[in-house]
Amino acid sequence: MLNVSTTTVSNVIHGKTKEVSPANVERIRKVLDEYDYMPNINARNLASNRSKIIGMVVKVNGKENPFKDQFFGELLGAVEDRVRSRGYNLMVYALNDVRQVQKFILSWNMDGLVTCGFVEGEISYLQERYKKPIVIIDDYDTNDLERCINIRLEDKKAAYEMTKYVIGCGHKKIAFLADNNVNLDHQRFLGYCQAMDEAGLFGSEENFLKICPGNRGEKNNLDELYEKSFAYTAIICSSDYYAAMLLNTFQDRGRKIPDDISVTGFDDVEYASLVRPALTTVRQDIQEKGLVAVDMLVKMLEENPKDMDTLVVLPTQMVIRDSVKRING
Amino acid sequence: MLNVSTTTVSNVIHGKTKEVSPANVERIRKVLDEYDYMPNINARNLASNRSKIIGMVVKVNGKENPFKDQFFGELLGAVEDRVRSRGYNLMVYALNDVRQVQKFILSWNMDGLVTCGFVEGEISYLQERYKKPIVIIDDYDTNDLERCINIRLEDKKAAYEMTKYVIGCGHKKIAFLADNNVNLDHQRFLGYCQAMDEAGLFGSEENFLKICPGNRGEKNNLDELYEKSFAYTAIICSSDYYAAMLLNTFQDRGRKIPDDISVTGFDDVEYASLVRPALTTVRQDIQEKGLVAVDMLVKMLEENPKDMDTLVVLPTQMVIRDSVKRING
DNA sequence: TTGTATGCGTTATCAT
DNA sequence: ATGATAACGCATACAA
Repeated sequence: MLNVSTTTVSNVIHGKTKEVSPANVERIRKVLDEYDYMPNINARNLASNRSKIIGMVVKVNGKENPFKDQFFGELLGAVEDRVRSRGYNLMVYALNDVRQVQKFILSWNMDGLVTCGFVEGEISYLQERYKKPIVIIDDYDTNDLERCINIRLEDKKAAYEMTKYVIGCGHKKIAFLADNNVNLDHQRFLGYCQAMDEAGLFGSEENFLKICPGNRGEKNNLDELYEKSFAYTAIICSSDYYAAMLLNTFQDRGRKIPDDISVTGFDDVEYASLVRPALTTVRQDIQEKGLVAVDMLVKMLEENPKDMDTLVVLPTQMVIRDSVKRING
Repeated sequence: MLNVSTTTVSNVIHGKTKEVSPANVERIRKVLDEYDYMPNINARNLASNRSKIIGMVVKVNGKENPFKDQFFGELLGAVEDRVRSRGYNLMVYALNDVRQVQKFILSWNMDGLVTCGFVEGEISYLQERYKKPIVIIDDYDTNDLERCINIRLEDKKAAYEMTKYVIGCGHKKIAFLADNNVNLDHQRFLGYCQAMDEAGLFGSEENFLKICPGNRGEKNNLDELYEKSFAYTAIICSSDYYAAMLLNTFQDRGRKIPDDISVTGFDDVEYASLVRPALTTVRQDIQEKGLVAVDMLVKMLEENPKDMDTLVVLPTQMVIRDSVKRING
């Protein structure tokens, strides 16, 4: 082009200016600027055998859109932000079958992965073929897997504290509500049980209320839950979303909250403070979760430290608003 | 490997089996399966000069996380779904400056782009350098740009109908609320004005209430809006989010909704029916918006039809719930 | 300090 | 029906 070799140009592009004469650095930089040169990333990746792609793959059940949930939306936004500022690019997949995503990950030669919602068997399946770091968010069944980083919450402790708070408000007949009893919901249930047991109350499966939110025409079981609720003065919910559903269901059918029955949430997403009564709930820092996920991933990727911590447990925080009533018995 | 040329193998991979002897097709397929062959997409892209990447870039103001908003979350989910089922891959960027994203788009040689929140100047800037199709969601200032597809809503008509409905409920002193008065918010304001004018009321800027939601410690102006609200019996809001804020602000300060003042929303996101009173609002099909965006993009990409429609206006629908009171004057 | 040469994995053109 | 072979744009080991 202007009588220099590709090597020299390449060195300038990569800032290895010590290896190039100042005069040439100037000349080359100028032309680069003038022609607004853009490297072809595909070619670069091919030559250097990396990709600068980080994949974010979230499990989706059925045909749901996971990003409608503020939790996933906020998480994704945080991950995108940090991935970009660390010099990587974010590819997003929402799937219900890991096997489908495996071929993308391998074909694109992605540098790392952030997964959310997948469990042990699925992660190990990925790992068999994919030999790069994986961050697993909110799973309790994967432990000490090679090249894997777990990011969790103080789920059990948080549910324990919330239950204890509710007991402290004078409640004795307390139920726990979730849509299943595995993984992080199970941890929360355990926390609930512990607080109940310590108070000499009943922390058994008997008081586990299973909610079927009823997506896509599927029938929900809110009527049934409404009937069952008469046996309790408080319900600990495993998410703000379900707490809000209870709020409306109960109030529309005539039970006042918190006067007739108290309800607590989990997550402290935005609408937790927008519904009425505003939810007493457990706050988690979703933004932080996303940022830490990427930071850990990049650290393992670029520094590959031996004996790096592969488990992060983020703190939670009680947020007391108006959905729990202080009673006398 | 097994005594066939790359060409033959390539043909088998791409299903061009007519050009290969059945015997070889079998042999090659078997080995491909056995070794679980994955093509290197970077190499493929380099050779074929495309990328199978569709970029989604959303404008972000300040340091906000746009995907916390259910609107963007749901849109992203829909786009991801359709992009993948059409055989493409989705890269996501949330930025406040188009120039930053331009280099990614060009470097990756992306096949197409879905943009959201950007306006005329920014799009044209992109277009100068990027010679592939761009879908522009929710912008009113870009018209008939080369290789561009606009996707909008019946914003004006929807606001017109909502205002007309509120007037029909007996309201006369009606305000319009948004955080700015440009682009799609302006269209909605125009619809409001038209309905007001037709009813012989005042549809002027005087009744435009500007809300400052107060992100990141910034002070909001809810107190001021509360004071101003006494001049009205109804407020048409440009989003459910703001309507929900008013709901709480007003009720916490003592004005009952809808008894003391009526409020309407826009979008019908999920929490529009979770707040109390449930919002009377305008429904838009966000899912559909995302799907159509990708469909149009892929159509232009793969078929490149002459005289293709480059404007899609999606319908809206009134959703009447409990936040508007029927009054007598 | 600079240049040459080779390879990355795939597609595509052209012979055979 | 099959096989050489030349791109694609960049990085890098090595030579000069």
